[in-house]
Formats: sequence, structure tokens, C-alpha cells
Amino acid sequence: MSLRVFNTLSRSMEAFVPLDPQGKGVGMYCCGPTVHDVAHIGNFRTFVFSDLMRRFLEHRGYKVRHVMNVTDVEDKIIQRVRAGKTTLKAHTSKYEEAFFADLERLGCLKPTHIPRATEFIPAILELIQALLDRGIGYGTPDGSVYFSIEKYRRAGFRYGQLLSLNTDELRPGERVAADEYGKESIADFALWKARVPEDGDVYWSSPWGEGRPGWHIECSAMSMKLLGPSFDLHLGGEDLIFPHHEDEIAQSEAAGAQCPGCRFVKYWMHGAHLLVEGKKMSKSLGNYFTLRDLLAKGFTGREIRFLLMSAHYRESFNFTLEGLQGARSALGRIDDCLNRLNERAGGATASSEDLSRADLCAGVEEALDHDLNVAQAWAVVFEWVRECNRALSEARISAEAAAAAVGAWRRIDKIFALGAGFSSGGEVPPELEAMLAERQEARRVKDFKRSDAIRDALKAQNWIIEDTPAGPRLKKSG
RNA sequence: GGCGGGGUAGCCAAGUGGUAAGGCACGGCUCUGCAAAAGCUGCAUUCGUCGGUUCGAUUCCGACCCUCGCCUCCA
Repeated sequence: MSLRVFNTLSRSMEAFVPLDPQGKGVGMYCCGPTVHDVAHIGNFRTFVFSDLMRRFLEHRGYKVRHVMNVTDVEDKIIQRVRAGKTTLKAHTSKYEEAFFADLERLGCLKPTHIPRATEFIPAILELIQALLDRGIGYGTPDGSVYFSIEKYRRAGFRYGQLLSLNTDELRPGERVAADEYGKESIADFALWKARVPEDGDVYWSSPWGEGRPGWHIECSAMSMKLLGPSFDLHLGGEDLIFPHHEDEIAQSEAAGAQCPGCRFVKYWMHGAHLLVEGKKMSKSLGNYFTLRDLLAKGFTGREIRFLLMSAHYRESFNFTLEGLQGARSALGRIDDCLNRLNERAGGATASSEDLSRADLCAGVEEALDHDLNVAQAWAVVFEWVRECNRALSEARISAEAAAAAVGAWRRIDKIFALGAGFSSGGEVPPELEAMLAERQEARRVKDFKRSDAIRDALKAQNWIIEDTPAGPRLKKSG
């Protein structure tokens, strides 16, 4: 079997075949954060999804160039800068830093390239110029430049590749910005926004006057600059399908950099939203959690990562604290199994032929090959865990086989990045070890009152005693 | 209004034209001085409603109900 993905362009599953004639290199672009504020975990769901995709591609032997942009100039940012009496750079770098710190806590690999919009102004200007040269873009008296959907269509392109929509029936309502009345058509979008007084110091000079890039143009300019005019994968949240991604296609293909018959992007993949009580998690509804909120409640990055990876990326997923608690329990099950396997393995080296190893890897790969079906993958993992536990408690697993099982998990965990089984929850402080020994002594002389008191004292410090046949051990409680 | 998703046990969530994965919670058991932890184990005659196709549908078709998203900044 090989990887199949759901392509928004065709609304169907397609075999993943990279553009690279060697079949090795993969270009992948993921729409990153707009750094006007702290990102919430709904945003991170998409980034964890991208990370999973990237890791799985790498697991499958592809060499991935992973680009994630940072939008560091945009209306909301400018508002904040003005309100906070700060500079653009100071404001955006603060939130950019926070974003990448969060991303790391969630176990996401750093993208290969992280381009910032403000650092690609020349490329953006170049692209806008190309669109003007081809008669698709047009300037307005105030110095803005817009993209004409009508001219684009007349040039033989199709607007509406990612979704079917009738632009004549767009209902833009009253929310058309006052500075956009120079547009020829309501559906046209800005490539370059002329400077207005509210922009303050945030502007760049251009052949059309001072101003700043429109929202969509940066992604076209940066992705094509770093990955070439045609590349394999473009991911993002489903709310970006329209207008952002549709406009990206329009700009990028209208500029004509692709070879004849080639598309801007071969596969578009969109992640569904995280929900809270049935509604999309969003800043505007105020129903959001940031990573910090959850860490403050005592949850860990890997527990949150696990939760975000527990549902299929194309299904909207209801986030609850109970669900997160459940994720903790489920993850604990994997941890415990891995710890037991590690214990059994001792220093043994893996035996070459071990069935559980083959079952786990093949099963997970098969599941993920099917458009990253993580739910099925977890079913495979948990069946494997049960099988390992059974073998462990019936003492019918050799040290070598246990080592092989641990090896299998490590291989799989390169994809999931949960780090299960690599730590026993931290070092046990010596004084607690002493208390544990004292309790054992009390139990030996049957002074249960005393031993229970020690147990309670440890519990008060969030350490749980596990009495196993091999003796007691301490475990940090959640 | 247009377009696109989704409705599967208490909760979350896979899946298939041939009789329902997995996780959490819950019950039972093992272990234990008692517990806890851990492990094992049990837990949907049924897949929104009503029709149709079929030997057979949760899975295909039609209608309907409910719900969410996009159409406006948005992961």
C-alpha cells in the first residue's frame, strides 16, 4: 500500500505521487500563524496535523521541505501596534516567539523554512508586477492594486477550484472596508493596500506608492520562492479554503510561472476545526483555550498533542477538558506498557523476528496511508498494547522480544512524537526514596498504620506508590 | 439564500453491501495487610427519521429532521 490523501481540489482520495521525477523530494507549505496574539489550541490542531503529515512522509522515505510562513503584517497587527504604542517588529516578534515555544511543547518539528511576510516584500512586489503586466491586476487612484477575477477568467482560468461558488451571488454584506471602494468588482481582492494614516510607520514603498501587501499575496510569493512555482502539498485550516487559498491559486497561476499544464499546488489538504460545545473555537466567540491555559491546569504538551491527534484531521473535533483527561489516561496506558516492556528488556538487544513489531508498524502504516487515519492507527496501537501486556503478565515474552517491541514503538513514535516510554516521569527525589524504604520496613513489621501514613504523605506530594510483584515504585500522579 | 461537512453505545470516535475498531467512563476479576496503581475481562441485535434498490444496508439511492462550517478577519 502507499499513501493516499484527500485532495480538496478533486474532493476525493488520490494516490500521493510527488512532482519530483525521482519520487523523493516533497515540497510542503503550511499556512502559519498571524502573529497578532497568542495562538489557541484550535490553531495548533492544524499545525499538529501538518507535523504529523510531515513526519509520516519522512517515515515513508520522502525528503520533505516544509515551509511555514509567519504573517507579520496585517490589519489586526497594525491595530495592536497602534493601540499598544509599540513597533511592528517588537509586537510580532513577541508573539512569534510565543508561537514557536508552544509549537515545540506540542512536539512539532521546526519547519525547514519560516519566511516572514515583511522579509519577502521584493518577491511580493515582483509577483504583483507580473500580474499587472499580464493585465490581471489593476491599480486604483489611491495607489492600491487589486486582482480582477473577471480578467482572470477571461484569460481562461477558473476561479472556484477549491469550492463551487457563484461569485455573482456572493453576499459581501455591509462589511466591505471603506478603503476598498476603488474595486471594479466586489469579489476582487487586494494585492497591495495603499498606505492610510492609521498604518503609522507600517508601510513599504512600491512602484504604486507607499503601502503594504494584501493578505493572500505573501503566501503565493513565499511559497513559490522557496518551493518553486509548482509544489506538492499545501495545508491549512478549512476556513482558509475561501477566500485565502482560492485567491492564492488565482494569483499564483495567473502570474504564469508554472510550466504549461502545471498547477501551483498538486494536493491541497485542509484540517477541520476544533469545536467547543459544538461551536468552532475562535477568538471572536471567546470559547478558546491557549496552550498556556491548559499547561496551567497541569496538562502536558504531549497530552494535548495526543488529544489533537486522536481524531481524523478532516472531522471537526469537540474539545473538552474531560476529553483531555481521557487522553491523559489513554496515554498513561501506553506509557505503562512501554515501561514494563523496558523493564523486561533490561539491556537485551532486539531479536530480529518478533511478530508484535511487524504487526504494530505495518498496522500503523496501513492506517496512516489511508489519508492519515489516526483513529484506526490508535486502534492498532492499543491492540498491540493489550497483546504486550498479556504477554508480559503471562511471562511469555523474552527480554529480546521485549526489546524488539520497544524498538517497534520507537519507530512508530517518530511519527507520533509522544515520547512515550522514554522517561519514567522524572527522577525520584532521594528523600522520597527514603520514605518509600521506610514504608516497606513498616509493612514488613506489619505496622500498617505507619505505612499507610507514609503512603498518604507521598500522595499529598503527588507521588503514587505502585506495589508491583517486583516491589514498590513511585510514580508521579497527574 | 448558495455551497460543503456531520448525525454510530453515558462521552469521544473508526469502519464496511454480509451482519458494529479503539479510547474514556462504568461493572466484574486478579494482585494487595487494606488500598491504590496496574493488568485481564464484560459492556451497541444496532449505526438521526421515513421510504426505495438488494438474497442481505449502518454502509447505495431518494425525501425529511437536527447540527456545524464557509460565503466577512480566521487554523
